Amino acid sequence: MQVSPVVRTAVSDVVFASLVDEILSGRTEPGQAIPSERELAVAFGVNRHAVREALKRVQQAGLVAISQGGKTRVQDWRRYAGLDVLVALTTSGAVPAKTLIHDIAVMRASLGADAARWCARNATDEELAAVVSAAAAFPAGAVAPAELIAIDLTFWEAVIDGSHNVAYRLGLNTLVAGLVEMGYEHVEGLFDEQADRDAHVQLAQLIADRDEQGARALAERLMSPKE
Amino acid sequence: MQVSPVVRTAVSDVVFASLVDEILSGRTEPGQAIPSERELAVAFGVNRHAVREALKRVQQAGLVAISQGGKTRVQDWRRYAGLDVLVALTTSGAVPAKTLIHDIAVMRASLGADAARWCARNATDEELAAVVSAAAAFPAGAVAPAELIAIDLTFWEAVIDGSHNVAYRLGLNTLVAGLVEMGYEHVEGLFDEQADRDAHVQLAQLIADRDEQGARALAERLMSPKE
DNA sequence: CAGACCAACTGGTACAACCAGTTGACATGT
DNA sequence: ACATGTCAACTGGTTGTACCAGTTGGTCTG
Repeated sequence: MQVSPVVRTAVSDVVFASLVDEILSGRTEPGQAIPSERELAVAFGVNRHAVREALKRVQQAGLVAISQGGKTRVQDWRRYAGLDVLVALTTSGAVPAKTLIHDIAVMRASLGADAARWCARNATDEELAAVVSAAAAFPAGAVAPAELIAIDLTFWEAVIDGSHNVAYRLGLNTLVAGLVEMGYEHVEGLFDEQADRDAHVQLAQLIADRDEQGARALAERLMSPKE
Repeated sequence: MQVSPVVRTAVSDVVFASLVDEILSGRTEPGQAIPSERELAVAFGVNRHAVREALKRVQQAGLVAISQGGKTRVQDWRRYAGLDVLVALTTSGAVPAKTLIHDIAVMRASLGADAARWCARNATDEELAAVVSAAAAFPAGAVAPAELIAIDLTFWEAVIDGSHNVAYRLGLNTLVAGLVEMGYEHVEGLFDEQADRDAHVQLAQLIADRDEQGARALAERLMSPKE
């Protein structure tokens, strides 16, 4: 018997996803007003409180502007939305998945390379040891994609931790959360650098040797998406 | 008589800020459970729905894990929080403002330099023109800090738009929103590159000339925080 | 026709009730 | 003594209703 955990989805989450999709897909354009909470409640067939919870989160995401008494208007996500709506962009079809993956990969490369540089400068000896051992964890032969991604993530988390940069830390969290939600099937193949064990060991060594520029250069070469 | 618009703060926003602060300050540690919605409601002296709206947003920020029936537990923000909690980190005192500003500046430099490079490669002729004219808008002489920051922001938005990278676009939005919420007083002085009109004009020219590496190098030199 | 006014919206907050999972104590069986 | 089943007391999830508080646009009045 094959079983999997039941997925429980809160009503407000459904409403939230639906509203986000409505906006990012462009069906409701920036500046345009969305229906009132009461109208949305009857339209979705849920209580107004659920709609409110969802709307508050949409507002937090920077997709709408809510004003008491006035109408709730859609904002231009290109100007106001934060990095955390990256994921929703794919499912809504506003940006092609391939484009989005490429863009994320580019950003990851930029951050990762710079993080490697700062790691070489700032990391403590313990953190350097963690980077080296994380690099050693890369498999010599073939291995399941999901596992490889996990190993790769561990390595880069060690690098980011060593860089002592909070912004990089949080930025990586957002990107990772995005990729996870998109599913591995989109990610596979694009980061084929992951298979290169020797390069990672070499990179870890450069970092451990405090070679800032060398580490940065190799990291960039390693992470940049192939054309 | 000196008057200013009355600031109306929603109850749920206050609760939200309070909860975020409680967590980021470390007063409630990761893994620890927070009081139930009903308890929080009486503690804050507000309705339970307000607490729910706030909690949902805290969850969206990745700071807590909510489970029906079970308790709501605090998560380690270093591992799960997204880039959008950057701001809250200062006010909570979890990370010194100076450190945070430096980290943000480093990330901005990394993204900005790479965006300049991609802008030189991908931008259309119209977008290149926008970059050039935005650079020309830099003042020759002294000007109010707030205005200078606005001009600087316009310039970098033009560059980011030209890079055709959605992730960079959204990342910039998050960083800008963070800096705005922190207030200009923290930002002034750190980005003294802003005053350098000639460098910006030169950078715009490099981008317009499609000089990817040159644009990147200059942008990095321009944006990197001084030690 | 300008300005005061009012009714009909909008979102914001509250109280009360119930449904639906989780947990742990307790009784029961072996 | 220990594994098991049961149940009460939590937890969050959802709903309904009512009212407060701003905004808006029409209408009535001077």
